[in-house]
Amino acid sequence: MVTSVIDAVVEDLKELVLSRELAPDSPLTEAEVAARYDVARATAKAAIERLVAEKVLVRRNHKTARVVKLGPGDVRDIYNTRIYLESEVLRRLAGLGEVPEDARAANAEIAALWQQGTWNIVGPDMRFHTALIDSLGSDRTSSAYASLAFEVKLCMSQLQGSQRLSPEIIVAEHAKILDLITSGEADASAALLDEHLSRARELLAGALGGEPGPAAYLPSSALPASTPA
Amino acid sequence: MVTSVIDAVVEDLKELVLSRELAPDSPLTEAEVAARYDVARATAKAAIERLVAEKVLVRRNHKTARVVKLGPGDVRDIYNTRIYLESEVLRRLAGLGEVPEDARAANAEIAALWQQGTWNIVGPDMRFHTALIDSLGSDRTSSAYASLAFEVKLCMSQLQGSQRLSPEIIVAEHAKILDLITSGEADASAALLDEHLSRARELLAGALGGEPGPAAYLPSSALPASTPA
DNA sequence: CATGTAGGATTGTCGGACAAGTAGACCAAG
DNA sequence: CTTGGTCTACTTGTCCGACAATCCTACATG
Repeated sequence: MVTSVIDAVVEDLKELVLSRELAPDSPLTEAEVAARYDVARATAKAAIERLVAEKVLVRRNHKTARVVKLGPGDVRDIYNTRIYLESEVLRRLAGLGEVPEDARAANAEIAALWQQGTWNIVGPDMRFHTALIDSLGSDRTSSAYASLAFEVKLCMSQLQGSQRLSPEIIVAEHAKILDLITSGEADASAALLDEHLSRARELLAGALGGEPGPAAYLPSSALPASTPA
Repeated sequence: MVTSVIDAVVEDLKELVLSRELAPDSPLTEAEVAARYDVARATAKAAIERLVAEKVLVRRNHKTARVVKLGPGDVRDIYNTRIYLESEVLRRLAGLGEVPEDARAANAEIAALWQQGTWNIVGPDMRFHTALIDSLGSDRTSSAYASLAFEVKLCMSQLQGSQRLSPEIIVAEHAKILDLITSGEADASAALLDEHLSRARELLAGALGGEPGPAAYLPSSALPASTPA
């Protein structure tokens, strides 16, 4: 993969955002990026525009780009979208009764890390879910999920200090989901996934300042404004 | 919405692609775009890059961009992804028992056009489906669907002459889907949608040179290569 | 205190320039 | 005549410098 200069800058800036060296909501001017990497402003501009397209940065007309800052509403939206996509994929996989080897491997990896006492299992956890999606073999479904995946990582990175779910529970639920798929129980697997992700969603959203709330599956805007006058 | 020069160029090029004034697979150089709209090459470059990101054009390193040409495989992938997303959304809507007014309106519009003898109902048809998605109120779900929507329009545009489904049938199925949602029958509505879109998928894929095939819900690559050694 | 305005900072777009890479034409050898 | 390698034209990737349009802030003014 021969990466152009712009690609390299984009990749590095993504890293900086994920590692929080660039704090959420901090400004990032074109000149700044150009200076940091010693590239032309046009190049920096292109990099910033790509990051805006990928929702790593946000920017309005003529305004300086800022590192995206996810609020409780964003987290809920991201996780709900995950739920919609993954639920249906699980149903389809259950119809086939097959489960990708990669998913099992990723879950085993989580278990191994847990036994070592590690709590940071973001990588293997995402691999588990991504493996399920990818096993359908639909490029567009995978890429839709991929764009969500980065935002999920962002969520995680933006609340390092907070409490997390125990890997123990996660591993068990993942295993149960795989079982339900292989035994063809579409509805049950989708329901369990929903529960699995909803719990994570509320934990994350709560940690970002939102009310725990009664497990709202739909954001309030879901109901067509029912208070006209 | 104050559109920048780049935005304007992007929009116009999209139109040209949809209207087939730019044929599928035809090359489009930066200099060409710059000359056509009398803008700097850097501007043309940015426009092309955005169209590549939106999958309107395709390009490899150092190669001239070309208008995307969708094959049967692409069409199936696009429609399968639609099915995955919309199925789950329908289930959720059925859980609420509510149907957006916009969807009813769009379907009525199709019916009206049909009574006028018109066969081109692409616009209202897409509105129907988009209204359902949007009624969930999830920005990310909507935007995932939106990026698919353009490709769907592209499919349609790339096979003008071919036969189409009768609007009469489409209206009836849409209506039935709405009924199933309001009566809370999640599985039934999802199943009908699946049938609805699968039929369109095979019609389109077939018209683009693919075998009709036994309604393959998954591309062959779905099954993890099971012939190791 | 409200309001308007001048200034600086930043982005949007332009024009030209050059190196690097690709693809196809052309020529040479078997 | 086919095969193979080289060369050239075209296109893209990146840079530099420049200017107008726009936005934000701070300050001056009534």
